[in-house]
Formats: sequence, C-alpha cells, structure tokens
Amino acid sequence: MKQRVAALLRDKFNCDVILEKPKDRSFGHFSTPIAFSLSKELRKSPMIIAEEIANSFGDESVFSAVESVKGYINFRLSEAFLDEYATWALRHGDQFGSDDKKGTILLEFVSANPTGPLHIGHARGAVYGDTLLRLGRHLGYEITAEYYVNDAGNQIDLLGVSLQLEGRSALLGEEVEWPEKYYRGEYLSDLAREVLEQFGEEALRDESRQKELALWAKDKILALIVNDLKAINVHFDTFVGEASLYGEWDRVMAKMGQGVYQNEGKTFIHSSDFGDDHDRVVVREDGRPTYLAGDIIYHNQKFERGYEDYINIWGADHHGYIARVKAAVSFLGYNPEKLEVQLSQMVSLLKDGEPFKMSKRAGTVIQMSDVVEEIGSDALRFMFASKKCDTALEFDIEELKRQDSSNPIYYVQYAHARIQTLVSKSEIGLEEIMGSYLIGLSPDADGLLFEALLLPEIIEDAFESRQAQKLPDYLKALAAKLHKFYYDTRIIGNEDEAKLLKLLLVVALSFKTGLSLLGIEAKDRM
RNA sequence: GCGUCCUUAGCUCAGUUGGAUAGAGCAAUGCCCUUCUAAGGCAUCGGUCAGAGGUUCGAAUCCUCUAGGGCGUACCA
Repeated sequence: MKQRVAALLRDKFNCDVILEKPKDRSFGHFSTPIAFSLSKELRKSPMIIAEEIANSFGDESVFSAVESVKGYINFRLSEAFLDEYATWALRHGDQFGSDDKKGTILLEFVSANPTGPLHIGHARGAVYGDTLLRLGRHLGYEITAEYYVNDAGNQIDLLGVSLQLEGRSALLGEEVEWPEKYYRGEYLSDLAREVLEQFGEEALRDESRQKELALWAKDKILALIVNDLKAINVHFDTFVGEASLYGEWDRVMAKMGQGVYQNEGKTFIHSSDFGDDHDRVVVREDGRPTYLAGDIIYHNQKFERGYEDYINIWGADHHGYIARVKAAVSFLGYNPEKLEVQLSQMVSLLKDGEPFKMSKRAGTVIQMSDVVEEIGSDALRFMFASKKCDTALEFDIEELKRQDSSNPIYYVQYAHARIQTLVSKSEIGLEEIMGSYLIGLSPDADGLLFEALLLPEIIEDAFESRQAQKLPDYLKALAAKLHKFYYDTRIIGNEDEAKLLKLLLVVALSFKTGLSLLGIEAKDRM
C-alpha cells in the first residue's frame, strides 16, 4: 500500500519521497515533510511549496484528498482504493503481506553447546532467529535455518567426565573428587542411569571410555534440545557438527594463504588486520585446534555452499568474535560484508526484585522447558519477540511465570477471538460480507481498516531492519484499536453489519498472519 | 586502559532512513457489565528523553565530551 503511494510520488517528483504515518489520523493516511527540504533549494517558504504541490494533484484514483497543513502535505487514500486492497487481501489470505523477494540466506542461530538442555537465556536468540526466519520466508527469501553443534573440544571431554562422576557418585555411591568445572543437573543423572543400564558399571569407571560416553551423550542431549525447540515452534533445516569439519582442515588452511602464520610452534590468524586487538591462536603448540579453528572451517563450508547472504545470531558475549571470523572469511577469499552478525543481548534475571544468577554448579539453572510448561510457548514467544534484541533486558522470573492480563499475548489473542465470535454469530453469509463495499466508514472504522492494511509494510520493515519487535508492537496497537472499536460499535444488528464484518475480517487476517509469523496460532475463542 | 552495546514515566519497554502535542503495558486512583466475550473500555496521576555543548528551519534520534551500567578484551566454548 505504502509502496504504491511511494511509487506514485516517485514518478511525480522524480525522487524518493519520505512517507510517514501522521500521529493524528485527522491529517490523513500518509504525510510527507518534503516541502521543508525543498524550501532551501527553491528559496520559498515550506508552506507555499506545500500548497503548490498539494494543488498540483488532480483526480488520481488513489487519493481522495491531498492537503497542505503547516508545511506538511497530507494524503488521504480513497475509499475505492482501500476497498479494492482489502478485498484482494481477503481473497488471497495466506499471501497477504507476502512478497517475491529473491535471494538465498543461511541463517544460523541458537547453536547452544550440546552439553545440557536449553536455559531461559537461550530462548531469546531462538525466538528472535525463528521470527526473522518466518518473516524472511514470507517475503520470499529462501532461507536455511542452521544449528552449529560444538561437538568437539574441551566441553565434550568435560561432559564425559561429568557423566562418569555423576554415575559413580549418585548411582554407585562412591566418594568422588569433583573437578573445578563440571556439568550437573537432572538430565545428567538420567543419562548416567541409562549408561549403567546399557553399558554396565565398567563404563562409568573406565576413563578410556569417557570420550565414547561423551559422544553418545551429546546426541541424546541434542535430541533434548531439539525437543525443547519444537515445543516453542522452532525447527532447524540443518545441523552441522564441528567434529565433522576437521577433515577439511589442511585444505582450508591452504586456502587461508597469508592469513595465517606459524610462530613458536603455534598457528596464528592475522585478525588484527581486521580490528581485533591482537592475532589469535588457531592451533595450539600440541596440535589441538582452538574454538576459532572450528569456526573458520565452518564459515568456509558455509561460503562454499554458495548463499547470497549469511546471518548469524550470537549472544552478545561473542561480540569480540566478529572481527576474527570476518577476518577469516576475508582471508578465505570471500566478502566479509556478506556475513551479518546480529547480537542478541543478554537476558538478566531477577527474582523477587533481586538479581538472580544462574549457575550450573549450584543447580540454579532455569530451563527453558520449565518456563514453557508454566506460561506456554505463545506467551514466551510473544514476550521475547516484543523486546528489541540489542538492549540488555531484565526479567523477573515470577513475572514471567504469571499468566494474567499483564501478559500482552492475551490482549492480542482476545481481539482475534472477539472477531471470530462476531462472524460466527452473524446471520450474514461470507459471500454477502465479501461482496459489500467499504464506503462511508466512520473515522474510527477507517482508522481500523487502514491500520490492518499496514501489516505488509510492518513485515517488510521488521525483516529488513532486523527489528523483529516491530511486529508484536504493531499487533498490540492493532488490538487496542479493535478493542476500542468493539466497545464503541455494536456490530450484530447494525445497518452496516456486512460492511463492518468485512472490515473486521481484514483485521482478523492481519492478526492471524502476524501471529503465525511469530510462531503463534491465533485462537478463535478464549 | 581499549573495544562494543546501552541510559526515555515509580517498574518493564516502544518511539518509523531527523518532523506536527514524546507513547504503551504494569503499578496507583476513580468510573463503565439487564447491550455481540469485563482476558475489555474510559478517565486521572506520572517526563529536564543521563548531563553539557554542537550540527539546522526542526534533535529522544546525527556529532563531540562527561557521568553511570552491561558485555568482551583466553592457547574456554
């Protein structure tokens, strides 16, 4: 809708015109402050320019009025245009707000280590990534959702050790000496029990079998993670394991060329050329690769697969890592601009108003699945999706678990359910509703219709700016308008019943489409 | 120290590539169910947009400095 208006104005002025939604709807549907910027160049007052521009519009069918007010030019869309657009949207349903953008994108997110179930902090990245995925796909991009599995390195060794100690301590009743770092939790007890049943006591004692147990356990844990994600409607297309990549090592190192060098028996990468504080070790003196090594071959593999764009969603604690990986991408001969890293800032937790620190050792980790069980996937997703992801944010655990009207998802769901109830109660058939014309609407009804038809722009803006929170914000605003309209206007028995129902169906379509892009199903009754 | 993200109402957060009177939710106070779902609506209260300069027709938004906070600054992942 906005695109169409913008295109029309571009033809007229021969340049891009800034269009915005006036805060006060009595000013019209769209407005532009273009006269202000032209005033200098034309050496005339903005009011006069605006006046002249407004008067230059003839009888375009798109607008019913073009007026100048205090230097702004305000456009009012015609009823015929709005009705035509609304009818199109209702007839096409699923396609509303979709587009035919071209391009392939590899989107990597979550990628939590397979050493334990997801905790609540992981939920933010998962929700953010999945929302971007849904938005992008709706717009026509071909996107692969990928999970990078760190199934090599120290944490896997640690997993094996932790598993054996847990089994020996809890199941065999032995006194064991705990190392400084180890994993613990209910899932580990369950796994230890399974080890005992499947492999016997020896497997828990034999240190040479730690690696084998660790690899067995990480598959089990990954299955747990996949299950946790499934519960919040997050699904991945591909999983790439770090361990599987090392066969490529020599070839990738050769490809890095001058980007890497040897010093003191270690291999370094020239990451300082790309803004890193200093060069980083890639292979230690004893030949073991560092974490960065895995990421280098992984990103090489990503780029060899030939996507047009790459998006990584990382936790903010990885931000120092961006320069290193971009350096590697560049040394490998690819354009580092193609790699876009979105940081999702930390989620800090409060309990009873006090900072609450999760600790694996103290067993105070709050698992995502527990929260999902308490408040449900919809509330969790809506809450996390509502927050701009580049600010650190605080959640009170008790508040998160509360399920009442303070939770905005109910506000939106309720709005959708109210419409469905009206439609099912009305005697008027769907064909008659669809056949009615949206003319002569009250200002409130017009405002509601216009708001509902804005969804496509919101989707595009939310995706292209990577600001997923714009969609839930929009849905809340639309719900507020709907609730007010519902309260003020009696629909059933109204002389314009068919017309109003058509309008409400458009609103319902925006709710349904918007919610599904958030991975939430719209409810028909509550 | 350096890098980076941030600071908006009592709390949690929005604020559209710089635009018209800075907005929601929660909390607080008071109204509205014999009317299509009160999980709702209406009203009141609440702001030096951290502070100081600058850029310009115009700044919460852009630039500089200051103060405060998060994260990073590993041959951990």
